Amino acid sequence: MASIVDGNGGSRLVVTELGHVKELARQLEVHLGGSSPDLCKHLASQISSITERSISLLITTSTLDGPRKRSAATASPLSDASDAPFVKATKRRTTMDKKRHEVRVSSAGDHPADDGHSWRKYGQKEILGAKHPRGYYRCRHRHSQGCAATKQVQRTDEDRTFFDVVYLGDHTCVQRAAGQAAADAQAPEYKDNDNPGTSSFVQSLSSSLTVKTEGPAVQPEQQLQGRDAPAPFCFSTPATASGCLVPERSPFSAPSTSDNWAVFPPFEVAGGDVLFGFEEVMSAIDRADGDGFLDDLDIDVSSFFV
DNA sequence: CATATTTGACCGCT
DNA sequence: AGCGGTCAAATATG
Repeated sequence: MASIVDGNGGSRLVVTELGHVKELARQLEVHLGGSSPDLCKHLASQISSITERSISLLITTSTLDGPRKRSAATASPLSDASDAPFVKATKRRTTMDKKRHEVRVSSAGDHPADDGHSWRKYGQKEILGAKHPRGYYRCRHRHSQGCAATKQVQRTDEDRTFFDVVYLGDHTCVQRAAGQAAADAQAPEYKDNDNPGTSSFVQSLSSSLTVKTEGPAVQPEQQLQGRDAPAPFCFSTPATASGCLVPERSPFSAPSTSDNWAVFPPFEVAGGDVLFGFEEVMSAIDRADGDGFLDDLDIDVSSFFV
């Protein structure tokens, strides 16, 4: 019953677009150290334009439909089984006023890769009708800083290599987690707690991205064990994010099926302070849920990529 | 020994 | 009443 579900259509579209952005970023990363600065430039500008388009989308959808749009027409129950976009949903705040977003991530190991925050497991439960138990985690700074953020991790039924991760609530902690320290070194002035403020949206994007690649790129296990590891974050490509958009026709969508992954070290673009932090992105998108997304989110697109 | 995880009990919501 | 979420004692790990 508690159907997990959709935020508004605009958010979904944007999520999909962000997937493209991510993929482009992946490519950019691959070429970054390489020999073709022009290609990098090209990629960066594509990223920029998709981003811009996403924002237009948000503008459009948020003015056209109200908060209430169901995406029934676009998302068939069947289609989301294996081809789901990496983000399943943002949900309108429930009675409990915790923000919630659900993410599908992958890992070769037993848990999803580090998402940049430090969590402590406090429970595990068998869930009715699910093949795998759900693990409950809370922010490690709960006591020291009263941070109420929580997450739930559950292996998907269909594919053992995927996990559904549900983030509940915002981090109010000032965290000095791994990837952070690195980021701090380069951008000492921003503070990272995820102040839902929004123009800091971009700047606070700090955790690095890790996307699994077919090859023997990383041993997730290794990343997991060190909490001083650079906080890679792993999630699937929206390869066949059917439903909202038609990724196939995008020149940017990589030749990917959900098998196509790549690894991101902390990702930095020319300006020096642009990084993708998935959680922050989602958090911002979550704000799109319902009304006044734009009031809330004033991103200067040009600041994304210098 | 300190800290993290496991696991059954407990509790509140539907 | 049943389920999902949390607590906390027991246990594991370094």
